[in-house]
Amino acid sequence: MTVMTTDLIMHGSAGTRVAAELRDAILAGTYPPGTRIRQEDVAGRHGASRVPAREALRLLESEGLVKVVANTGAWVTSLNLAECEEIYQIRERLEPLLLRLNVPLLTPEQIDGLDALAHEMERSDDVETFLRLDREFHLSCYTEAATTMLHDTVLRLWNRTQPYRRAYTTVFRSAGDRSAHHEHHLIVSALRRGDADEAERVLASHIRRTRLELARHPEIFDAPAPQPTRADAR
Amino acid sequence: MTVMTTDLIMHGSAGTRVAAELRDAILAGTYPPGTRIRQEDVAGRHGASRVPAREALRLLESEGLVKVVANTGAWVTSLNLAECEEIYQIRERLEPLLLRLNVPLLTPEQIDGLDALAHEMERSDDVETFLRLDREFHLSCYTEAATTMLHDTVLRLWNRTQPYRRAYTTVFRSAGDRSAHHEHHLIVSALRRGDADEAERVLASHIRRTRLELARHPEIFDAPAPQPTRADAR
DNA sequence: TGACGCTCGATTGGATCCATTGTGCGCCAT
DNA sequence: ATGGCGCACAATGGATCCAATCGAGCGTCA
Repeated sequence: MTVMTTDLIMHGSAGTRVAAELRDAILAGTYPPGTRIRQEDVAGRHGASRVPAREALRLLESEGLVKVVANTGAWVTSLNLAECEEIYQIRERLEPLLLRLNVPLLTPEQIDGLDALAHEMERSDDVETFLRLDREFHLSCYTEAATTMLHDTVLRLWNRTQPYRRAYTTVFRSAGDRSAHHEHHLIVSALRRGDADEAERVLASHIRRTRLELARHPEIFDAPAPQPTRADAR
Repeated sequence: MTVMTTDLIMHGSAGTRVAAELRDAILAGTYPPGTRIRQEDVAGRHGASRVPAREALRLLESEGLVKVVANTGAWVTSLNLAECEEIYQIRERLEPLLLRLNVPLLTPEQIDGLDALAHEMERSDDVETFLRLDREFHLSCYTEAATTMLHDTVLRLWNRTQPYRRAYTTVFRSAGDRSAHHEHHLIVSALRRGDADEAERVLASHIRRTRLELARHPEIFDAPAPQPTRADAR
């Protein structure tokens, strides 16, 4: 089946494309943590052979989204509470730095956009919308500085915790939300004033507070899928 | 040529093994930044076909050690001064955290080992020995805490700057060395007292000082290899 | 009846072959 | 002589085929 749909200019190998699509699917929640991923499925679903499929799995493994066991198979990575807290600790150190580097570069228009996102987030009651807006709010703060590696690192951290952010947001509603919304506005305010120190402080405690709240809900990490052995992945 | 030397128990796919060997070669300076890496060479040199070779290149790309251009080839990543400074800024935030997490877990014996390393480093006058000891000193501080992701992230950052640490150490001798040695002993001292705050502070300024010194030697980053196009890599 | 071992099936890993693409050299025209 | 065009070669990307390996289920024996 050598289809090779030329509906779009190929810019990068198929493995990269498959990895991107699979990444999106994992982040969207299509494959929850613990799900088995077979190479042939991936290949078939994305119109490629098993070679780029395997390449994609290896790439996602190096991003931490997938765990590949030799001669056995690939599974969507699960995190336990400790690992998730570790990620939040890393974010607590890195994102304030990234934000600081962006403070002098953000335009008033961009800050208005952030403000709008913060308000839209307050009005949203749908979980998926909230997740999307929250992610967009934070990552939009980081777009201006030419810090490729820092940006990529932070993005990977966000991606790894995505399923648990979803679970957390679903289970635990509206109690800490007010604090989060308040902090978002404090960040916008600090950005407006160009106060990098304050922006750093607020963002650090924002992330820290979320980590502490996560720690109070360990049930989120109780293995949802019974870590299937081999014959499954529907 | 299906050799498949069974001289060692295969624990993980060949792609992973090839990646590890190639990584070591790059870190050892065998392939300086800008060097073209052909899949067939890698395959031949490591007793595998081009499939695992390509897999290895993709893995190293995701670690930032190699840049793969679609349909064109792979090159060892070069850094400019700004990118190198970015890495040091990230390290300045992450390594103090990692050190802090290890402070309560390091045994007196391990700290003695660190002290020995620091002294050995002072006596060494060979560049390669210094590089090895310095790397070992710092990374040995991080072995106890069960923080996989943080540890991996830091390791990747060290790897990416390795060629430039080498160049820096070669070009710029013994002026900042005294400060570095002093700081190493201050770290050991803080570890002995279990003073996490002080250890963090010293390590942060240690990394920061190195970054500032790097910035005073931009000539290190003047493209050494003339970024060869396609036919080379000997 | 339960535990151990063996065989078979399903799935991954790797090698080879073919398609695709980018580069460089040479030729032709100005 | 020089600049632009085109063809040929070399290296990458992908598909298919074969080998290797793990797991599950069955059968046997204690």
